[in-house]
Amino acid sequence: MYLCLMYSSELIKGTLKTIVLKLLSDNQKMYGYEITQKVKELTGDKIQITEGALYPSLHSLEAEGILSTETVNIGKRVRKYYSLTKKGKGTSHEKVSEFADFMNTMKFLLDIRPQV
Amino acid sequence: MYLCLMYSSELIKGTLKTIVLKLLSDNQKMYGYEITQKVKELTGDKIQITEGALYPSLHSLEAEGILSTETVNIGKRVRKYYSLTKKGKGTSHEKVSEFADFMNTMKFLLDIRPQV
DNA sequence: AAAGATACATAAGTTTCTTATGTATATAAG
DNA sequence: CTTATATACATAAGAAACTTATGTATCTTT
Repeated sequence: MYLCLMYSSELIKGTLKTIVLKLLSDNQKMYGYEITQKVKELTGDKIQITEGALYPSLHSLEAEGILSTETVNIGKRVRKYYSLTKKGKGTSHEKVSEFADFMNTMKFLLDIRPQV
Repeated sequence: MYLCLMYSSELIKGTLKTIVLKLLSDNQKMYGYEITQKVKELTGDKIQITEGALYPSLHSLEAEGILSTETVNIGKRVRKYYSLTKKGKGTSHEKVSEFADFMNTMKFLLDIRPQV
């Protein structure tokens, strides 16, 4: 069986928002750094979300009205919690369902072996 | 159960080369247009590879030594067949295996429901 | 005191795709 | 017969999403 340390970056492209929305639908509220660590932990380091990818993505989801934010002071440091809006909960389910459907299609496509 | 007509374009990003390499590992040789039609057919129009994406991708795979080409004249028209080189056969298996591994990881990641 | 972890942010550059355009032949429809 | 659609290639401009690099600042461990 095949095992790799980390996936090639093209593979992960397009899945970032789905992952973030799913985590937020399971955890009510999370902050950016927490999301990066959670994904690293849950995937055994196979998927590592970089901050340069995550923060702009969170900002755009907020601008779309999918996420709302709450800023909390931790000592002298600021922590920005994100949570799904009502609209965001719908978007989250749609994205996860779409990805599940996509995985079925890809599984079918990559399993076929006609001529050879 | 969720069903969609076509996947959002971000989702498909990064999977094009994997799909092409898998088709070529099952069919020995195919030409560009044939690949677009085959994918459309096999996925019930859910994945539609555009020629603007496919041809540059085929060219770069050829430049990397993963594909080799053979030009055939069909009447007055030209058809360019692509097939996997020896190196390409290895790459094809790797890409498909990597994607299968990635799907397992994503399935796990998107199924988790702890706190809620 | 320094190194590493926590925590945010942005900007330049790259890759990969979409959309548009171009060329040309073959076939089906009106 | 001529127009639309399908076949078959190709490239180029622009958009989107990421990587890599950089910046700021605090907290904790060594």
